Amino acid sequence: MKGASWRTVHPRINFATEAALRLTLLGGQCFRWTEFAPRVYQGHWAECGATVRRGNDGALEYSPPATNAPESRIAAYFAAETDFAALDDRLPWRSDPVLARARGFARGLRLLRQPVGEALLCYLCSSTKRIEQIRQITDSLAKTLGPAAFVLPTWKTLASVPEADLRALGLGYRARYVHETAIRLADSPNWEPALSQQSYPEARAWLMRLPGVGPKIADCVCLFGLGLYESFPVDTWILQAMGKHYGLGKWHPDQITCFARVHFGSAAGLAQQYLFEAIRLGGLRKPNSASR
DNA sequence: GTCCAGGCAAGCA
DNA sequence: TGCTTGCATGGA
Repeated sequence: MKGASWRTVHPRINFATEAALRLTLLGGQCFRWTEFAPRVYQGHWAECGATVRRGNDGALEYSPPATNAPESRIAAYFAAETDFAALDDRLPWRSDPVLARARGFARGLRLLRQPVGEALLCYLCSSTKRIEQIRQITDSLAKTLGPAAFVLPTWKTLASVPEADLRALGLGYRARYVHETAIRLADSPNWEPALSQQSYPEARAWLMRLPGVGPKIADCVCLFGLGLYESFPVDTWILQAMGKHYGLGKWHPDQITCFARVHFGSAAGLAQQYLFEAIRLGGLRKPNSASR
């Protein structure tokens, strides 16, 4: 990207470190970004595509020639309206040494505001898959069935595609969930705006009535698609973290959800991302217990 | 060959 | 209600 011109996206979208931007885009809250060149990231959402990097002052910058989204759309996707420092301040890291360590590891990470339908589709494809494999599956959905390069197919399109064709794209048993959910959503074209008006419990319950959507996927859609920051998705990594570091080894996921709601409070989703990235990448190991 | 991955739903006691 | 199992596929 030598010689390319770069512009600041929005004064509030700032990353303290390169690692914070990398964790945000490649860490597993979304599956549609790649490191296109060293420290330059290319990603797609809705009909938008953007090439971004972290500027010298930490501000998020985009390359206009390599971006087909208006600045306002990029800003919205990076949740410019959300004050993550204030969210972080609400978390109990001052009295919780595990959270403090996770926060130190993932500090400065932001929660993206993904299109709700895309978050739902991507997480429907996610069960018992590695992050890289989810990226591959969503890529092939866009390439094969999308209306344009890098654009994911609409639910209407997905409803018209035979389940067997979805299986052929590598979705496996998830093909039935995508197919049946697509048929349900294609029937109610206004589900997205309606859902964004709902409270967290209402939205979560509505999502869980869709085929293949359980508590974990519903919570991911609430957190990453609807910006409902009290949502705390409990996946295998979080179960591991809570078992190893909070002494909740035999707890059921629903019980972990209740614990998180009380312990982490209204910004639980941000704590979840700190813990998720830290346990996954080894950031919760105590400094003197790491093998070196 | 074996194990496991950002789960969910159905079957069973 | 709570526990176990099957589900597809690819990578380590």
